[in-house]
Amino acid sequence: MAAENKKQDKREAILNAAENLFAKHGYDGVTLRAIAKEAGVDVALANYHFGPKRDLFDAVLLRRAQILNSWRLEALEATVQKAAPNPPEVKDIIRAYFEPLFKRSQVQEPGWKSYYALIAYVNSSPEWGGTLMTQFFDPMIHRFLAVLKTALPGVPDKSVYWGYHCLSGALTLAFAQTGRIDHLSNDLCKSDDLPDACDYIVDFVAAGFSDMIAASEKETATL
Amino acid sequence: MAAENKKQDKREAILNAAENLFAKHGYDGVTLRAIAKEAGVDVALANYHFGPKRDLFDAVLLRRAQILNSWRLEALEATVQKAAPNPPEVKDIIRAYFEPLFKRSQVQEPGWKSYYALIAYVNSSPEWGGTLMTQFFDPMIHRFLAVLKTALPGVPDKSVYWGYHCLSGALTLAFAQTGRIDHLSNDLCKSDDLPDACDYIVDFVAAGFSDMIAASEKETATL
DNA sequence: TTACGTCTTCAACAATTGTTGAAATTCTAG
DNA sequence: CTAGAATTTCAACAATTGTTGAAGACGTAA
Repeated sequence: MAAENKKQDKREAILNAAENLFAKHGYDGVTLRAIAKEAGVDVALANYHFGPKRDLFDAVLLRRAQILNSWRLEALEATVQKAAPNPPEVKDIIRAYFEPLFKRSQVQEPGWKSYYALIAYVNSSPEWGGTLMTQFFDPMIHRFLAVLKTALPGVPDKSVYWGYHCLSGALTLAFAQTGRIDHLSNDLCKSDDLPDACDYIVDFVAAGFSDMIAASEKETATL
Repeated sequence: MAAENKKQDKREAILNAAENLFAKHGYDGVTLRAIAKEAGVDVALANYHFGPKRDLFDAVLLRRAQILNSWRLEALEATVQKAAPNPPEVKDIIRAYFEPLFKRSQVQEPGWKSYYALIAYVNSSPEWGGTLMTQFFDPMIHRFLAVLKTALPGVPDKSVYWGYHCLSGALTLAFAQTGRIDHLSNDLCKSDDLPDACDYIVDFVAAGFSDMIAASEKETATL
């Protein structure tokens, strides 16, 4: 019963409940009363701690964003340093971008899984995909793209950005954990086995980027 | 003023308004009153034509689903026949899957763009992604996967399914048209230029699948 | 104990939600 | 034109929404 977490006990419970429900049903699909009920708390308490509903949503997003960014930047810089002074291999860069999301022990908790599903919701939402993702993750992503470009000499920027778009789409759909791939593959693939998904997505995406080198070399040769 | 479309005039207007608003704000983010207002119609009329809100949502999805499936199956079978008796090239199969979505003249209408964004919403939604997509698009997709497997001899099914997951994720994010890639690339890439996006995504995805052949050959060689 | 600031609940608000039955309008066949 | 059916609007419903102010419970330090 050793509980040093008393003061912010219910505050965290609200964040957890909101994270879980927003991820499942989207912003408009969740009521403050549903969140309060799941958190075992009165409705008014959410407003006391976080202000209006929209601010609670932002608070949920923010809570794990910095942790995630630091994990990934850490893995990325380690990859850069290991290969220095040469640029890293494409696949190693992709791995640094994906593995912190799936291969740490913490990220198997349901809290992180809910958070990932929430990111999927935000990233594919026309309302917020353009702005909220930028707000929370852009510095980390720009660093990732910069490193990626060093490993793709001669490849046009436009190809790199659209490649990142594909990467982000594949990752987002995996985050969403809709169970669709399970149906399609007769349960050969499992939506909720994110580490397993990670391996396949890394290979697929790395091949997409690596092929750009061959394509740009062929382009140059014909000139 | 030649208008043979009078009878189902407002009915279609409701579908159009619902399509547009559901795509932008999701199912729970849209009220029947907002739909009615945009359609220039009384609230009760939606219920008269389509029943409860949820049935209207299904009606919107269904309207263009069959058209889309027939376009893509048509392109796919043409590709198969052109290459017969050999299996088609991987890239040609991918093209048959993507181009009907973007390269027809009709699909540049705002109605189709809204519909695509709606599909993106459904496909990445944990609530409906697993079931609704299956309901509307599965036969076409299974045919596509079958053809794809003929072009990927020796590649494990699991790799093919995860490859399709990546393809679907990239497509879904493009559908969503969030404007995120515009921000990231300093407007080098445009979310709403879907035909342009198509070209890049086809190349990227085709490379991901093609690399599976090399990988499986390497695997076999070491045994 | 007392007093005080923080946290939590209670009760209620105005506004909005999906839905419905009846009335009004429009269309269509005879 | 007329009767009847299909379409559309009107008005209203019970339920639920986010939010708020006052009251209560709790912890802490004097």
